[in-house]
Amino acid sequence: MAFLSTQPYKGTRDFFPEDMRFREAMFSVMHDVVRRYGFDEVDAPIIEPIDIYLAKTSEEIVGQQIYSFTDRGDRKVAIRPEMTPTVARMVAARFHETPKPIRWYSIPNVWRYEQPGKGRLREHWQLNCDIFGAASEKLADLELLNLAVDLLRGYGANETHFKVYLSHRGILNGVLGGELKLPAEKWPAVARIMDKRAKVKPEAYTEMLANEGVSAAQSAELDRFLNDKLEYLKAKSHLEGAAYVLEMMTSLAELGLEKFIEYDPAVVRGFDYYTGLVFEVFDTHPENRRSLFGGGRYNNLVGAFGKETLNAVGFGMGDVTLEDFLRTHKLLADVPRRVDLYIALLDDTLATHALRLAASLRARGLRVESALAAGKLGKQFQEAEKKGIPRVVILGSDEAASGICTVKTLASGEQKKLKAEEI
RNA sequence: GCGGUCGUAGCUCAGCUGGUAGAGCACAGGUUUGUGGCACCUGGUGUCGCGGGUUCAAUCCCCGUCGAUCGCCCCA
Repeated sequence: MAFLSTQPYKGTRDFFPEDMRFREAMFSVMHDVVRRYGFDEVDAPIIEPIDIYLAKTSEEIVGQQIYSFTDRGDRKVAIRPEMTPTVARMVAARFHETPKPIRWYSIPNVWRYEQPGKGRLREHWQLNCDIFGAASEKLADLELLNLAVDLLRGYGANETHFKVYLSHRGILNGVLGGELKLPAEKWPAVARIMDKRAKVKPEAYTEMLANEGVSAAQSAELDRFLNDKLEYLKAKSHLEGAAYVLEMMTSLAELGLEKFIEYDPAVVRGFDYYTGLVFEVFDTHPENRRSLFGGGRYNNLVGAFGKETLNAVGFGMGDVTLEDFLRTHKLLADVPRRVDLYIALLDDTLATHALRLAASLRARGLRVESALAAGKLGKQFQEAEKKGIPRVVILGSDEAASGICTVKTLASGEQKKLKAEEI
């Protein structure tokens, strides 16, 4: 009979103790920083009716990347590919009783059926931060951007490690539809080509545009849009979002965030539900120049649940790309195991005595691992050493009789005679 | 989804154009019974990813498949 494989399912990870310690260290920074902004944590089931993704999540995710099935009650359900629709559902459910603005965060695992690669797996954990129902959308956007920056700063990152690029959904649409007068069905293809502009040769770029039926004049206008950046917006103040971006940049400068955040006309974001601000955070490291995370404003999602509408802005940050970022820049190292004491057992007759001692030490908050079999002292020192435990309590008949323990610090070899309550 | 590379002991790997496999580390026990890290001795190891094919004979060659990884597509 063939044995079962010990490998986890394709595109997923097992979290062994050292992995969990690293993950918990990563998450604990998230909890700390986000709570400093007054956010409350929420969670929800991993399965949702598939309907909540059909309307607003992007076509590709729903069509090809969603894990879905029909349950025994003939309901079409999906494993969540993202958290935002779920949070919107929860907000809609408590719409009236929750004071606005609502600041909620969560760290759910989300699933997408895609080809695993660097920075992308089928299951990952994603910090989601959202602000709902702010009277001033601009202030909410500012606060959320500030939070995004502070999160990475919480790991010790600075402006040399990452950059935030922002734009507004209306601007690109206005340029493609209004200025270039391109039919809407061409927009996605053109946006995709724009995204490649920095990666391919100029000739290849113009050729790709020409293939989509973009004329030389249109292409030149697109170049002005992409090159002139803020100057272009000043000249085209009638564009939806142009004034917004200009004001945002001024406010961000006043907050001292200008070295972290820039306007980038090419920021698109795939989700269909974005209605205003869109932004993306990039790693600046030449070997890891990828998008770390992103988000934006989605004002119509809560309304999809039939209650009143509520404006919203949020982002999602995945643990896989974050870990790559932190390791690339050496911002977070492996976390060592932490147990304070090892209680060596020399004689089986002292076993309950040792367990009692362990219990009293634990009651005082110490982390204690007790030997579960009597053995030679040397072996037990080795065992403590391998387990990364710094001190060993030696408990033999002498100590049991006198009530005084010998405590050895392994690194120095130093030994002390201590009463139990002095350990 | 498409292409490149890879898959040998628990881990890192070696295996010279095919003759049924090795090293280091790790692990367990011991070097005589209350003091470790060094050293020495001993010991398990492997369906050579999986399934076919060619051959007298396959870890090695061919095909398929699963997985990892890199690039592309897609996407964030």
